[in-house]
Amino acid sequence: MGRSPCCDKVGLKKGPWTPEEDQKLLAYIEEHGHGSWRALPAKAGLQRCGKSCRLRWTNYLRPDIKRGKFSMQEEQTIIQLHALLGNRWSAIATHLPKRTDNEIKNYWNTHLKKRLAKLGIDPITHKPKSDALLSIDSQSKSAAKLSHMAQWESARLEAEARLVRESKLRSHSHSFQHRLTRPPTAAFASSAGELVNKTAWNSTAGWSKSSEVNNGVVNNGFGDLESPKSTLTSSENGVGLSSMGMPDFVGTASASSQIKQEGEQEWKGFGSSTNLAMENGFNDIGNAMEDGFINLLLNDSTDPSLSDSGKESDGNSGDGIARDDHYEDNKNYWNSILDLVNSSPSDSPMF
DNA sequence: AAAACGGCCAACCGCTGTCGC
DNA sequence: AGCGACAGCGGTTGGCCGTTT
Repeated sequence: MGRSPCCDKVGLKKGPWTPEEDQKLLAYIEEHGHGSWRALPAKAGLQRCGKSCRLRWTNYLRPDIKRGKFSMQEEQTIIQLHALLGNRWSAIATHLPKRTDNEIKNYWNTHLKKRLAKLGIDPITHKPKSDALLSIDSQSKSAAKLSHMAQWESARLEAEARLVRESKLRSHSHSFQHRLTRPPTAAFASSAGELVNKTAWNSTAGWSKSSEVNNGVVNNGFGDLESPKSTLTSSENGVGLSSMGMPDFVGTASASSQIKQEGEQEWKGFGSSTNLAMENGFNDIGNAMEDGFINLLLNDSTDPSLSDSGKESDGNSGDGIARDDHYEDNKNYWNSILDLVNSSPSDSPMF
């Protein structure tokens, strides 16, 4: 089932796009929509293959892309989702509206992965590399439970992804004009929104609203995710983790409880879409553990002694969490996680 | 001042899944 | 069923740019 590489044709340009090329592509898509990517370059007067045009559009030119630093909440979402989904960047991107899978992938590889590694956490398994914290049998058992939860949650997200695909299929016949009403990166949000919040992206008004938000992001340098006080009115605000049935749980670890407070504000009032899709509530303990774990990582990013460079901490300010002793928190946190798991009911549906 | 180095990211490559013929 | 076209995905790379020596 082979197919010839689309970019092997002679005369087709490769490499960085020029502003003129961008302008041509933008102008053409704005007027005609992209339709067939293969036919587009010739029609738009571009010496590029269709694939290159598509990538340029989806990763850079699309109007609903948020660029710039990742907010703390976005980082948190990426880490959480990566723990559950692995390198499934597109799936992760569906929970981060306005971010492309490519951008998330790059950010993971250049920032978050290193941060995890420096904490002694395997960026693949999201478990501590050393056995310092997981040295005894009961703790190993706990790790297995965590893994089990991750698998469970992964399966749940698989089902969400199916919803997304089905939703896309339903709208497949729609024209580009219709697509403009639904930001592509908000695929999950929009599909789930069809279940819960039919007003989310059903109209051009939705698009306009999105554009306004987007402009705001460009103007102030950060997205609406940045402030815990931001008004979250629809699933477009992403951080779909909120939709994982986030916790009433208050953990024993300080970091966990801290992020819980923040998270309650941050995520309140949206994200029930997934809960509808997945009726069974996820075990709150698992979520809370993830919360605290992530929080430690994020806190750590601001620690000059652990951070790659000072500039990496830029996007993590303003959460109001004391950071002086989060190394201790880190240790205590993992212990508390394990305590939690060990003390959780053995007949939990999760296990 | 400039060479060396490393981080970052846009873009490419190659593979897979899906659809239509 | 087989094939080709296509979109989408994840891994990789090349080059720019800032920092260090």
